[in-house]
Amino acid sequence: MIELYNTLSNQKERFEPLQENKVSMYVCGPTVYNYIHIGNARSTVAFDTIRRYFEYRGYEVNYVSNFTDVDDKIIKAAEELKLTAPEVADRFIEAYYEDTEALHVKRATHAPRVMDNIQEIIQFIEVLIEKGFAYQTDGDVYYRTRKFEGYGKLSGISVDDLELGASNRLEESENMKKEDPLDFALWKSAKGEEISWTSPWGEGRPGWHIECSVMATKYLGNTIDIHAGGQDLTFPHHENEIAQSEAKTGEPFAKYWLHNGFVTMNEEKMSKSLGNFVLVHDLKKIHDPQVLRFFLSTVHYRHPINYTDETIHEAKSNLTRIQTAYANASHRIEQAEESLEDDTSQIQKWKDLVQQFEKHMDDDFQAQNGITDVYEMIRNLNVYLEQKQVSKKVLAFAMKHLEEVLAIFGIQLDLVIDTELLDKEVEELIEERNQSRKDRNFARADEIRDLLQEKGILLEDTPQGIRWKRKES
RNA sequence: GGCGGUAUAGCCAAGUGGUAAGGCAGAGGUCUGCAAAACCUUCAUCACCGGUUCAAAUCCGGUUACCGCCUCCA
Repeated sequence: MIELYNTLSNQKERFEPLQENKVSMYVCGPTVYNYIHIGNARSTVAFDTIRRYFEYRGYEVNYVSNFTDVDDKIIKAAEELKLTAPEVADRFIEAYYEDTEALHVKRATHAPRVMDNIQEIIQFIEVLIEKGFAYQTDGDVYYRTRKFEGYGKLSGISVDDLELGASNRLEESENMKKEDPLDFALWKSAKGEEISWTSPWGEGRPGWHIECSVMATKYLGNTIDIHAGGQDLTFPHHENEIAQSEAKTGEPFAKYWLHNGFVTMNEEKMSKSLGNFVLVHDLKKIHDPQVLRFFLSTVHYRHPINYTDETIHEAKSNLTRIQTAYANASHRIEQAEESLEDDTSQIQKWKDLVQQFEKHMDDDFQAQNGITDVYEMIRNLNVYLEQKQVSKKVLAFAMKHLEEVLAIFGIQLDLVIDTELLDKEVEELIEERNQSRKDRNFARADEIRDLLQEKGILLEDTPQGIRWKRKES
């Protein structure tokens, strides 16, 4: 049984899908006007992990994540880059996939773009106008916020509080001819040469909030299981999505709302507007993307995570520890006995550890506890490997479960096994070094080790033989 | 001002009534020709004040500090 924290109720709830063994999930995707930063990556990674865990648990996940490719910032970027808006979008969607694939994020089942859904958006807005939830003035269409009774139920903000906060925006809104400062744009009339589409209200383009309502309901139906995104989207974006969708369909929009915490840098929120962001595009040149992914898994998805040299270094050390244990096991399994007497108790130990892991992950995806369970698995494995005799059966069982569990966090363990590394020349050198060591000619042995290191191969002598790995660049 | 979140060792982070998991870093040790890896040992009384209780990091009251949202933002 999986429990998850629902922003809508502000408490942990038991997960009960609309359809048995199926999960429909909508995650707000990026506005594609730049490379993604580590904060964007966190959101993507957090919900990818949750998706993978559902799949690990046997659910079939219909995962939809959009690209916002119509937006002021894209238009602005297009001017600066001397490209058209669609060209900017194409470019950064491609970059998005490059970055997220480096982080082993699975592609969404559907990744719709706003530009491909303009007609659906127009139809959606027409229904809202018919129902009295929207009105047009001078080619703009606004949502009548006060008309929707449940407004504020997600963020816990009351309309009256909003009014106070909005008072300083009153002047601006009067110019925009809104009925009420709280109303938000569904359709914006075209100004000048920016990209636009023909609508019943004249040339224009959709507002930001409407697209997610349209694409979520289009691909997943009127009610979806899980809607997710960053904490900063709770208000107004998700609040507005609820208002739009529920006004149109008369049905609940999403059963569970999940929001991830921020990545901070020097304890401060990292964002494009603050300019203190670190791009994945640049970061992956410095750090192994697997380390970045692992780092993002070390803190609960709802809590803030602080990016510092030290925390990255910790993630790296820990991941290396896991990878080394796995590599040692895989190296050792070839010469292992088929089975041994204590196999049953060893395997039982692994079953217990896996069960404990699942218990932690079932509890609102507490990855930080799940990873602690992984450390226990690793120590267990290392202790087992100290034995003179090991069993193929136990090692295979252990490796299989390690692979499965780490895959949930987007960590692919078999990447560390690099058999291609050994060509004939290298093998001969290793053989010569072995002989030198036997002859106690350590000078030559060390010389060969240095030589191989220059070729990018690290040799390590273990009681069970030699282990090699690629030297880090 | 309104809403929400956090405060546990140098760092990351568990733990919701019974005398503080785990990891990184540090110290000592075992193994080893050396190196690496691994294993073992070691390292905190839980922001502050007051209360409840046989017993509190955990419950109640208060204080302080930090962060986020309320405007585009993962």
